[in-house]
Amino acid sequence: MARPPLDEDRNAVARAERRRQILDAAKHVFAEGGYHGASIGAIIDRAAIARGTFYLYFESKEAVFGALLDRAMTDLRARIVHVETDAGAPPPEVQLLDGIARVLEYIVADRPLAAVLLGSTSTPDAEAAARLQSFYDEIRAVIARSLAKGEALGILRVTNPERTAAALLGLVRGIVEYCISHAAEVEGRIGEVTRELVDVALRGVLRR
Amino acid sequence: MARPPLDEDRNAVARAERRRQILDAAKHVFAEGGYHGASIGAIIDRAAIARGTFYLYFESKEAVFGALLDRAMTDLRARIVHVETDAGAPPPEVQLLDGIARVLEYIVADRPLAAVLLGSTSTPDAEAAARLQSFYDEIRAVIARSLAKGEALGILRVTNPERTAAALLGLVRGIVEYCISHAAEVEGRIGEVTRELVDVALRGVLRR
Amino acid sequence: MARPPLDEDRNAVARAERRRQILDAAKHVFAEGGYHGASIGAIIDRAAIARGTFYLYFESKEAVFGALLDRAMTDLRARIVHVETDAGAPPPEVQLLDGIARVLEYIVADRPLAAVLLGSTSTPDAEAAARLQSFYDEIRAVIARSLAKGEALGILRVTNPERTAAALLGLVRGIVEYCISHAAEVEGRIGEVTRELVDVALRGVLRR
Amino acid sequence: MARPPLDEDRNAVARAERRRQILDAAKHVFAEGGYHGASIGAIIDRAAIARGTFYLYFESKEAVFGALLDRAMTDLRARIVHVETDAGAPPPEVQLLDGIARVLEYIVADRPLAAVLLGSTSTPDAEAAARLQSFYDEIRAVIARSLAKGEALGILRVTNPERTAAALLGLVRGIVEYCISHAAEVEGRIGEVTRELVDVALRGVLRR
DNA sequence: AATGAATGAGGGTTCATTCAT
DNA sequence: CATGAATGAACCCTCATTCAT
Repeated sequence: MARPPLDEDRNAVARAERRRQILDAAKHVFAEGGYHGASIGAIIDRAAIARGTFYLYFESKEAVFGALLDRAMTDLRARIVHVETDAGAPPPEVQLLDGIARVLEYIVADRPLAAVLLGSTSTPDAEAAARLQSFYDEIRAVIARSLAKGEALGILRVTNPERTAAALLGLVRGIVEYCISHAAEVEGRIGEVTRELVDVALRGVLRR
Repeated sequence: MARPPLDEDRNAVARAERRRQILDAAKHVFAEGGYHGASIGAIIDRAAIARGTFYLYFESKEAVFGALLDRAMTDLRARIVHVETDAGAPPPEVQLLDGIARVLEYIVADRPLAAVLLGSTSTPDAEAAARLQSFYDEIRAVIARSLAKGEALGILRVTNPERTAAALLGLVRGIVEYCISHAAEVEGRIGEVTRELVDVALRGVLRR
Repeated sequence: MARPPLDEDRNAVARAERRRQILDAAKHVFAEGGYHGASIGAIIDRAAIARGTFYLYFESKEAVFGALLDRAMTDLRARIVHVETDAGAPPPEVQLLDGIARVLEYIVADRPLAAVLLGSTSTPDAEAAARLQSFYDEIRAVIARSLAKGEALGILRVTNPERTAAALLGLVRGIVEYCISHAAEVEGRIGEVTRELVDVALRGVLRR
Repeated sequence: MARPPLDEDRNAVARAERRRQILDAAKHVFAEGGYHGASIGAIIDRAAIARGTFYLYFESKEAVFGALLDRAMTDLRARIVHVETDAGAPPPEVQLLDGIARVLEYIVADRPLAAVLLGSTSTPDAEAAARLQSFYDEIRAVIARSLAKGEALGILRVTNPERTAAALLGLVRGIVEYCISHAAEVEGRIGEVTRELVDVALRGVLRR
């Protein structure tokens, strides 16, 4: 059923490639200075394209920003772990460690992306802000559900899942910020850092 | 020893009052949109003053922003608790609860301020960004020192104080964000929320 | 006929003194930066008076500038020499030397004033510009008349008096500029410089 | 070897043309009002371009002013005559007459330019002021060297070359000012005016 | 008479967006 | 499709002038 590659295909591929190139440039530019601090000029310089070309791929500044967030959120979502408690599944704690390590690795490997995700609280693009907001809400909900499940199974203490989830999400963000600003020290020791952080989350800092 | 109020006094008072009025307007404007998104025009509109008047009180946009951060940091610093472990002092856990509750109360009561403090990671004003950065560093250091002390006293588990401090600071920020976006539900229950959060930090979510 | 000094007198004296003080400050400020480059702020700083006080003495920025020019022009006019050719008068050349030396001394002694007089070609104050223009016209006319008289007496060559006057006025301005920018070297040797310049004007640079 | 005009060529030509158009507009605007009195608004109005367009061609107000001065100085420099005293060269006096006539013609033909050159002694743009200053210094130096050479050859009287050069430069400026403000009368008689002025410079006004 | 806080028009500059080539 | 010159609204800031005290 193979059909010869059409011009259209090649065009589509080239187009997608170009789009990615612009998105990457935009990521770096948004990373320093945030939404308002970024300028189309800086983006096209980095992407080495003409001013007009930018607008062939994105409707506006808001649009690139939105697309950037969407891409990052999609990538991250794919890495978020849903702990399985079925018989035969690995022990929950192991799953958690693996899952969080994967998220941390992804985000720490892409500092500009992390900067965008952590620093984009203030966007004039109401829609993008809402999307980011709802992304975090989503993560929080995942955590809250896991907490509730663990509670039901008698593994976890009884807490207010919503608030505890907020606290734990903040905890992860705190670690991400730390990893990003101490990249050198953390390099290659994400596993260890993850274990520490999961330990704090699970057992707290108090000595038993 | 009462002396009649002098013109100078009244002037100084009026000046300070005016300054506060501008700072408050600026706080709201910076809160939505961040540094770059804020405009002097928006600030003076909110403060109901003329363009030039603004510059009688602040040298520049950077200057208001800096002053805003400074005020907030001073207020917050005054509320940050240094846990005392002297004999006769209240139990550390109580001190901690009180201290954190005081911080939360202050910041949750002032949503715009919280927005500025939480969202100004990326500011073009290098100096202000540095100041905010070092403010967080300072808090992190306070936490790290407390952790180390607790460790030495055998109260706390052995962890990497720096990283754990980063995690705990993030945890607090997570709660602050939650409180701000769920202000209604949290209203008047800061104490309870604080207890939960301290519980998570001290004992983790795992059931013993 | 002496009468006791009245308050009004003292006031009038004080007022005049104050006015002079402002004019002096303005002179320095206008000297660097010209009319547009000068600011009321700079003037009142230099005069150590309040903003409003300035407007008690001068209607506007244009007004100080005009008053400044007027004062300078009056002073200069008083020094401009009209060569006398009556019998019994000193030889014309001596009169010329003395007169020009007096003008040079006055103006070189007051660099800021010279800067204002030489550099104020562009003023938005049409009236002031016209006044300065007509001041130079006046001087040119004095020179032209002297040339014509000298011609008639057979002392001077036959030239177009108007144009030659323009050239000689320029020549003097050239020397003034030189003296001002080489103040140190010229210090106390104005007489010598004057002689040179008069020599050039009278005899040219060509060797006989 | 003719090749079809490329887009690039046309672009470059169009760009240069546009630049010239802005420079000309700027010349007129700077001519009245000087550096400070000129506004970008006035320049773009005169050039009939949009605000932003201006900044595509010049970095700043300072930059246009500098470019304007540079262009004028280059043009003028090309017209400044260096009197040759080699055997076979035309008599020095003839060379001088020709050279000065060329300079006068150029500058009298462009009143706004003359206004800028004569009136920009006090510019806040330190660099532009310095450039203009050093331009005049350069001319003065040329004159001074010529005077020294003439002295050495026994053609000219012994004078202080520096000061005499300053006087002669002023003399020329005086004539330029005269020509500009009496354009009608001088029209087409630059040669005659030049002869007069050279006569005054060489022989003075005194009858032999 | 003297003050200085307040005003707002206007200055220089940037930048998201459009459109003819 | 790609380009980059052109646009003009909007930004931050200055400064001559006014006026209540």
